[in-house]
Amino acid sequence: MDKKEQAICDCEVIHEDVVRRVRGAMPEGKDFYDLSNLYKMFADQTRVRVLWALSREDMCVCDLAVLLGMTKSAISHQLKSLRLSNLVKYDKQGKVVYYSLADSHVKDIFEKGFEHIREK
Amino acid sequence: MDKKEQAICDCEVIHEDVVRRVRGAMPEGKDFYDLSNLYKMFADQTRVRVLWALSREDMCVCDLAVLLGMTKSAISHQLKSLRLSNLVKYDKQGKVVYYSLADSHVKDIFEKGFEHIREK
DNA sequence: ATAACAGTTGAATAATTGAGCAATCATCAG
DNA sequence: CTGATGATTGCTCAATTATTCAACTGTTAT
Repeated sequence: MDKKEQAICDCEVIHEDVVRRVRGAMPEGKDFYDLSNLYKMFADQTRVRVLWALSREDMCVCDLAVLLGMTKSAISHQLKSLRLSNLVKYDKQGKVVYYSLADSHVKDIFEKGFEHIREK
Repeated sequence: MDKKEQAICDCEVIHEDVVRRVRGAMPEGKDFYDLSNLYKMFADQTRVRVLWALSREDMCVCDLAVLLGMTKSAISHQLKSLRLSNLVKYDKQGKVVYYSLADSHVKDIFEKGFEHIREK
């Protein structure tokens, strides 16, 4: 353990070997950035409801707004975030925009989440 | 589709049947609340790094602080959130508190997350 | 008892974020 | 073209949140 690390934190390194091993296996910063951004999309009740609804059926913005009892504006804002995260895709047909899940991982992630909350 | 729902949102219902089916299958509010709270724990770079580190080895607060280049205080605050969400458990041995993952689901959730971000 | 250290906590601050309003865009019907 | 409707966007407000600082607890060693 070098001096630099001790300077960063206000404590002595207790288990240098552990820190070294874990650091050696640590993914690069970008992975954690992407990962936390992915989970941010699931970290809001509105978005998680939208994603869940779309995991059942494709829906338009208006359907989602009625289903969740919110304004189209609020739903549209969240759909934009979900689009930018590549979690949903859309299909414009005339005036109506149909949204659907972009990725099969979304259902997997739901599954693991529900497993966790149901167990406790 | 009854009048109440149209009052809530500023739009006509376009696909009553879709809304009715999805609503019929929708989990109760508490599930979405719990689910989004679970994912909130993964939705921050510091917490996701902590969880990832603990998925490799049990570590004390000081080790984590050095590993992540942050103060013990910041780490401790985040560990408290993770404790309250039942994602980590701790084991105090003298002055040192060792943290470890409380739940095997955490690793599963990581796995799905990494699958997603690596594919795009 | 005192000092040193690991960790926790509460308050304060700064930054982020979600929702609604109002304005706007896009498409379709008359 | 004009009006109506679905959707998007920019803005503001309120609420939440991550970090830091300082004070504090608890444990160990002298």
